[in-house]
Amino acid sequence: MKSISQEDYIKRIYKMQSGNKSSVASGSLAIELGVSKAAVTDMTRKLAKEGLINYQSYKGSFLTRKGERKALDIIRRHRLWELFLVEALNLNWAEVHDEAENLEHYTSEFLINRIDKYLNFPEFDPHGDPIPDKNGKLPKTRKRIQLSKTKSGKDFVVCRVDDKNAGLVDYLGKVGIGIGVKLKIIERLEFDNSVMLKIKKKEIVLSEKIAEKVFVSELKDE
Amino acid sequence: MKSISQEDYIKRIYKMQSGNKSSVASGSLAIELGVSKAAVTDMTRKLAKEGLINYQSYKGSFLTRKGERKALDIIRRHRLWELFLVEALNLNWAEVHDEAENLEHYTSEFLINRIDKYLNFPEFDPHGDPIPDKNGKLPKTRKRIQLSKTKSGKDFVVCRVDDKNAGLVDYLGKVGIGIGVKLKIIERLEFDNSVMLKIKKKEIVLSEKIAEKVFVSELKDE
DNA sequence: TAAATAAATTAAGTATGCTTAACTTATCGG
DNA sequence: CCGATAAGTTAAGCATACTTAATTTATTTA
Ligand SMILES: [Mn+2]
Ligand SMILES: [Mn+2]
Ligand SMILES: [Mn+2]
Ligand SMILES: [Mn+2]
Repeated sequence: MKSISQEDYIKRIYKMQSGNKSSVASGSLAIELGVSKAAVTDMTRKLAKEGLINYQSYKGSFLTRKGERKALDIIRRHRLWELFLVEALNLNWAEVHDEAENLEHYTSEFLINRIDKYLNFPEFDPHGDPIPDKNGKLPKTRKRIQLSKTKSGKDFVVCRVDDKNAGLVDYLGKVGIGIGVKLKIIERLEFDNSVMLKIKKKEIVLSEKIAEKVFVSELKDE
Repeated sequence: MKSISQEDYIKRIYKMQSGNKSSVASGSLAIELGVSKAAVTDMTRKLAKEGLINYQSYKGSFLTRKGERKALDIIRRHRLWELFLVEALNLNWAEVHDEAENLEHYTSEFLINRIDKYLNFPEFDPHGDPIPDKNGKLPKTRKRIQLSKTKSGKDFVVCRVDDKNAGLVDYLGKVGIGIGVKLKIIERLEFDNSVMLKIKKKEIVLSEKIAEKVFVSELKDE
């Protein structure tokens, strides 16, 4: 008895609570999912009854162990599909998100493990997000910061790009930014908080708006 | 506003009416889909309202042009997925049917066309069934007969195997029967209607039950 | 701290896609 | 051609997942 809606609620709660450990308010969950608050009240009660979340009236929700495991499972499917579509069918990373959003709900354990194997058990999806393994374990990630918060003069490698906006991904591709790309920060401009950086001899400037969507980790000894 | 149920009804009606041109009775549709007759009455009314089928009380249903086009579209998705899973992920043809049964409903026009292109616009799926192209056109097929109805002494090529039973597919694989395999009929045994045939020097006997699941077309000049 | 406001829940209702049971229509055998 | 039986429809009801409007609870803020 699985339900797409339930899976989407669980996944959303996972994403909203990861980082800040607090519980997720019904109102914000409603906004994120694009449904009414009444719908959220209904569904959270059901999820609580199934032991997937803890929920108390007027106090919001947070995942139980079981719920978190389930969330990781759906995220695993999503990210493996994304990478598979990029690797096997050559879709570009802006195109895969929406497809994966549907496929994630209709993929058997068997099939997703075959995809995992085909990809040689990858640790990161095309956007740089970590892929849980078949036991729900996430790979270790190095510390990541937004490009907009880096210090001048240091070297970094791009390890994640926010996947919400297809246009953004296109633009970054054009200026040479993608997962694994190395770059050096030349300076941050006080004036508009934009960032000037160098990729393979080429200097480019990114606005704060864009720079905060790109996550990098510092290259220590190189 | 698409619905999996509607798609499954349409596909089923298509399959039931192809061959015999008559209309599909609600009762048999109910049995095939595993739902009650009342459910069929409900749904056929809806489908008729949407112009996908012609339906009259107590007279059964048949697809309109529009409905047929839609059926071919779903079948296209199904068969392309099957072939893709076999080609790209090396699943065997017994394993792909159930996966495709779900994926067919959640694949965008864009994605299925990419899969089509990846496979180089194939005409037949792993079971030998024809794949409609993006305009809903089916490839030409040569005349096919059941192995159980062949004449002794003639040469044939296997062009289709009924995909309903995974065990069957396994068995056929073991004795060397698959799409495109050439064989010669040695004789049909009156006693139990079984068929003795030769594949690459090896002689095997198939029971009538199995032989009627294997479709072949005659090899004329070779 | 009490009224104002924001947040959440309850209540009532909708659409889809099913179920079983009762009833109606069609068909077939004598 | 009529009655038995088979086939199909109608009626009532259930579960899921939503909606809007009214009401309740919680949090601000004056
Ligand atoms: Mn989804
Ligand atoms: Mn991603
Ligand atoms: Mn299906
Ligand atoms: Mn097939």
